[in-house]
Amino acid sequence: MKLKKDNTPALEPTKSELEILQVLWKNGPATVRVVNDILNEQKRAVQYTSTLKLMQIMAEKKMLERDETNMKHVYIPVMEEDKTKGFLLEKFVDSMFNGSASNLMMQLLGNKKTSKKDLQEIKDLLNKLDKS
Amino acid sequence: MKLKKDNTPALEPTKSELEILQVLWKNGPATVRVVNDILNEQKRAVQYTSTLKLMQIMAEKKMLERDETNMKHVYIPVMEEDKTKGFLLEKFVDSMFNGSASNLMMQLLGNKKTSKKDLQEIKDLLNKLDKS
DNA sequence: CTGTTCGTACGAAATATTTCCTACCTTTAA
DNA sequence: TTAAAGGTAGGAAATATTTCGTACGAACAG
Repeated sequence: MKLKKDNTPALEPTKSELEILQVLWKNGPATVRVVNDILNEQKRAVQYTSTLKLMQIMAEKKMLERDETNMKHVYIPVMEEDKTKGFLLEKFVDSMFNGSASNLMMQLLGNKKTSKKDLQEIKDLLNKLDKS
Repeated sequence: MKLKKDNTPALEPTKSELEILQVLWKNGPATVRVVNDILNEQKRAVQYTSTLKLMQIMAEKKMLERDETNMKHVYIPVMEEDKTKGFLLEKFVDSMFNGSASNLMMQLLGNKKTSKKDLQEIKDLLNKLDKS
């Protein structure tokens, strides 16, 4: 991914970059060591230097900010969770469901993995939206 | 992407492969020429042989089936639209929204691009589901 | 026939992404 | 004070994906 001309962070993380962002969004700013440990626990085997390299690249791209005060650099997510997820969701809906959220919903409804609890929560959300 | 040992089609199309699948799902079996023309109209500039190559690869991977009866080969999608979209949606929800459809919905609700019409359609869908 | 158009096959290059080796520095425990 | 553990930097290799040039055969118009 090329660097952008302006100073805004790129908004299209790759798969691996997204994994790292998720860790940082969930746990807050962290060192490479912490992120790498979590990835290995929760995702897949990966060498420390691989994670390091990726996070360095992400810092170059302005996806992450780096605090070099201490030897153990601390990486901070620059891309906002909501904004990024919203953007990626929009892209996903556009490419997969012709831009229609209700088409996506129909797919969810036909998906056994979507639990009744999920559906109830969704109804509640929509009702709440009505009242406000 | 490696070939799978069994005879089932791979279920994880790349970005470009997905574009081609979308065209075939929408328009039905088609020649490379037709697919390429549609891509160029609706998506982006791409050479004929690029599309050809990709569709050949997809046929190798069993994502597409090829009718070679005529010189102009006709490609037929093997991967089913609903199944594939459902699978990709599930993966997306897992990686982005912790597997929770209602989390995804909340993101949609906060997204200005999701129109009121969409939301109304979603409510209608859910109501219909209740009654049945 | 003959050239032009349109088709497939296939290799290779270009690009994007991911992974890890090696070098070298700092900290820490003995 | 020294060895081991744990950091960062950077280059290079490995993989995955995408793109296209070239070769060559079939169809078709003239």
